Amino acid sequence: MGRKKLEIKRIENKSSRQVTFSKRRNGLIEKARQLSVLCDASVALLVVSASGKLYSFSSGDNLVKILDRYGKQHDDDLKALERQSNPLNCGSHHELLELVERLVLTIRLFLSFDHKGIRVSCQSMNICSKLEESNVDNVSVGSLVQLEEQLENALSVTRARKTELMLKLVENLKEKEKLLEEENHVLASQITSFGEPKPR
Amino acid sequence: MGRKKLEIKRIENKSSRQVTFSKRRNGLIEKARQLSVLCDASVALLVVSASGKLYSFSSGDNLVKILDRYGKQHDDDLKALERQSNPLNCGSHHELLELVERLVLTIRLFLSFDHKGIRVSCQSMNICSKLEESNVDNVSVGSLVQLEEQLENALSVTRARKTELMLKLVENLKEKEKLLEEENHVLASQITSFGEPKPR
DNA sequence: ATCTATTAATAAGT
DNA sequence: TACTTATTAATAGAT
Repeated sequence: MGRKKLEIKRIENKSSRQVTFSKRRNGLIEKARQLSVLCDASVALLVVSASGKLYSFSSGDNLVKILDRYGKQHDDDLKALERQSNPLNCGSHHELLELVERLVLTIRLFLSFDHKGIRVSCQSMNICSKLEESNVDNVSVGSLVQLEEQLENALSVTRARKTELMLKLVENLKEKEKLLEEENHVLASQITSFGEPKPR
Repeated sequence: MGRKKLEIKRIENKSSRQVTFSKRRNGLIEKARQLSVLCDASVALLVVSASGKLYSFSSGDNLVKILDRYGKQHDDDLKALERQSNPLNCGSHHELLELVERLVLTIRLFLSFDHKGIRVSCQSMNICSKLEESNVDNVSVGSLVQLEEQLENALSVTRARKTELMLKLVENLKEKEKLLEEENHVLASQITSFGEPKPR
């Protein structure tokens, strides 16, 4: 819809590409707005130019605050944290040593988790580059389908592993928390048996 | 651009609203595609109909990447806001207004995105059951491809959200642990200042 | 930015 | 939902 018909492929001339970008971006955002108004739809649009500038539109009508499972968990965790930071709960010297040991174990666990995280991405990348390197012309459709299946399998395995590791990590952290809480109770009763400590 | 000029306000007639939605939605997605190809831009578009169906387009096959870039822009804006709120170096009044506008858009987008996040999972399930129910022989390859793309988009959104939430949870738990550890150190020094406690 | 010839999108009808 | 067509809207290239 201009003086000439324009083929839909990357515009090589830089300045006309920029001009077209600016014009069509505005047009697109206006169209998005119209659709949301005319048809009562929610529309979110993000445009990032080649130079990295961001332009966006959002009909932003449905402003519903949602506490899903994780959100609620998050709130519970915050409350638990507040309870724990109460200075009345403390731990004994002996159990403090045990705590340190457990914390070291935890750090190791974190490290191994992170390490596995990295391994996971490496594996995906290997498969991806294998996909890119292969000369598509020389590869039968069958082997491409096979490759895709392998990729899919690898992805679901790694996704499942990632979720599994994260869930384990979370469970471990929660258990540790429970132990720490118990620790604190024991310590508190110990202190009580010596009377309330006063600063000198 | 039709037989009559159409005012941009909610179309009251239900069936013409649906027809218009379908036409304009397709048009919008096509325009988004063209912009991304012509101008080498990243474009992400989410449309949710009033009845809750999700349609989306994303260039460069990765909605999550675009959202990441959006997050970066958001960070930059926040930093700019901090700078701006320093009364010593105020930008121009005009610049400030633009920044405020962008921030409002950001907040709206996040809110609507969260809302859509939930809908998206419902939608994924809808698509899955649709896929299972449909007699494959009666479905064109094109619509299956479309279905697959929709599913992929929905999945990447929900996956990204899941990972994000889990990472937040883990971070939260780690922080809580750190605080507990500090608590224990404080307690240990308190006990030490009273000498080694002996069992009664 | 602004202008306009031209193409593209689409509202209403079928 | 799909096609047709009169009409409006978007925009390519020029200024």
